[in-house]
Order: sequence, then C-alpha cells, then structure tokens
Amino acid sequence: MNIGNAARQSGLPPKTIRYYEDIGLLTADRAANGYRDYSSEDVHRLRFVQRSRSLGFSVEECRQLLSLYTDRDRASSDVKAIATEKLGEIDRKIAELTGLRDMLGHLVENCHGDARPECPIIDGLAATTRQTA
Amino acid sequence: MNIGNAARQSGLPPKTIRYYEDIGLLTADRAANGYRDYSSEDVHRLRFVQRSRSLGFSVEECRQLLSLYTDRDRASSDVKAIATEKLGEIDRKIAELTGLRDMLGHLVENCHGDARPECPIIDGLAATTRQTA
DNA sequence: ATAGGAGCTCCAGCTACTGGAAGCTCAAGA
DNA sequence: TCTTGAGCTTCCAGTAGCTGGAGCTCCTAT
Repeated sequence: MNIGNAARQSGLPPKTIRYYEDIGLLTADRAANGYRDYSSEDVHRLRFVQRSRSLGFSVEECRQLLSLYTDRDRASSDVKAIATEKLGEIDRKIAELTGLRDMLGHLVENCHGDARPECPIIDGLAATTRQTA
Repeated sequence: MNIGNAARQSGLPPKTIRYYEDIGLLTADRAANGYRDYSSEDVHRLRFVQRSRSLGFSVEECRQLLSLYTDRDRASSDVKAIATEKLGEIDRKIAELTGLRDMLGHLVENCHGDARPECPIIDGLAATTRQTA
C-alpha cells in the first residue's frame, strides 16, 4: 500500500508519516520503484501513533508506547505508569488554563468595549502590583 | 538599569528580553559601555509582555496589545476584541483537554497495572475501530 | 503520447525560546 | 595594581513537531 493510502487509513498526513520515518519512529518497506510500501500491520502502528499523539503523548512517549505495544511480554504496569504521568500533566494543564480563563474572563467582563480609551484589560495587564482581579 | 536588574523586576529571563529586542518587540537604550539600559517605563512594558504571555497571548498578539497599551487614544473595544477571541481559544483548549482527560482517565482506570501483559490502555490506543472507551 | 496526480528527496521555515562559546566590562579583594 | 569572578555582549545552533515548496521521477488513464 502506498503512502497516500496509509495516510487516509491512519489519519496522518503523508508528510507526517515521512517525518516519523525520518526520526526513526516507524519504518516502511520499499517497493521496487522506491515507493514506501505499508502493510496493514504498519497501518495499525500508524494509527496507534496518531491516537497516542492526539491523546497528548509526545513523540518520544509514543516511541516508548510503541515498543510496549510491540512487546507482548511487557507488564501493564509499565504502560499505566506512563499514562498516569500524562494524566497528571493534562490535569495540571487544565487547571492552569482554567485559572487563565477566569482571569481573562474577568477582565473582559469589566471592559465596556466601546470607543472610550479606558480599558480594564490593558490596565490589568499593565498593573505593577498583583492582578487587582 | 542593566538587563539583569530589568529581568528580576519583570520576571523575564535576560535571554528572553534580548530575544524580544531581536524580534523588535521592545527596544532598549544603550549605555556608553554597550550595555542595554532600561528605564522604569521599559520595565513596565517588559512586565506587560510577561503578563500577557502568561495569559496565553502569542508574541504577535503582545505586539498588538503593546501598541494599544502605548496608544492612549485607542478604543477599549479594540482590546476587548483581541481578548475575547483569546478567551474563546482558551475555552476550546480546555474543552479539548477535558475530553482527552476523560478518555485517558478511563483507560487508566481500567488498567490493572500489574505484571500481566493485558492492558486496556494499549488496547485502546491500538483499537482499529472507534475508541471502545 | 501525454497529462495529471502521486510519489521521491532535500532544504527551509514556523513558535518562542534556550544553551553555549568567545570575548568584553566592571567591581571587589589580596 | 593585579586578578578573579560575575555580568554583559554577539552569534550560532538546537529544541518539538511538523509543514511548505522546489525539482525530480513514476504511474495511470485517455
């Protein structure tokens, strides 16, 4: 199967698939004409990476997960450790963004948004002391 | 004031301040010895940028906000538009991360995390069909 | 035979810094 | 006065994870 086909089936752009090969994340056979040739097992792996990336795992983490995926003898605790760590990171990110949202939301709420130059948003950003709100 | 001092007062590393100068976001006077020389007004602007960045504005957005900050005649609606747009983005990011969290959290919950090789996380990532959840 | 679409490689650029090397300047201590 | 160390300067390179484009070949359909 050519790269375009593998791309459609995995949900990854061809460019990205080539890039993954470049960095040694996934390899592909080559046909006689030099085209990359993907088996359905390759496509599984591509989709595995696509899914992992979309779940917030870094490429390096995908590399680990992929080797755990391939290694049929690995313990589920190894995988759980990585996923749990990632879960904590996601929670931290959510908390951070939520704080951000509240602060910015408050500033926006208090801004008239009219033609006058007074603007609590600018004032909030400029505040020398800690955020008034 | 030297860059180290400005860095301490603005909460930005010296490297970052130099970088901002490089890309024309903020300029600084130079002392006779070639050292950058910051006024307290400069430090205000640095802090303004630091704050804006930490609130999730991109450097390009900071450039806009900075010019709105400097322009005492601008309408607050201009600022509000940018901030509101950013607020929407933050909300989208939070929603996305929350979905992610739920999916990953579910997978982690269902993983024994022991020495056995069966692992719902790996299976979930590998699923050919839509996430069994 | 030819036109197009798809594949190939390689190079450059994106965001927002960060690290490091090589060299200059300044203030304090022996 | 000399030296030492910190702090400043510039410039170059690298980070993550792609993405775009140039210039080429290859395959398929008409």
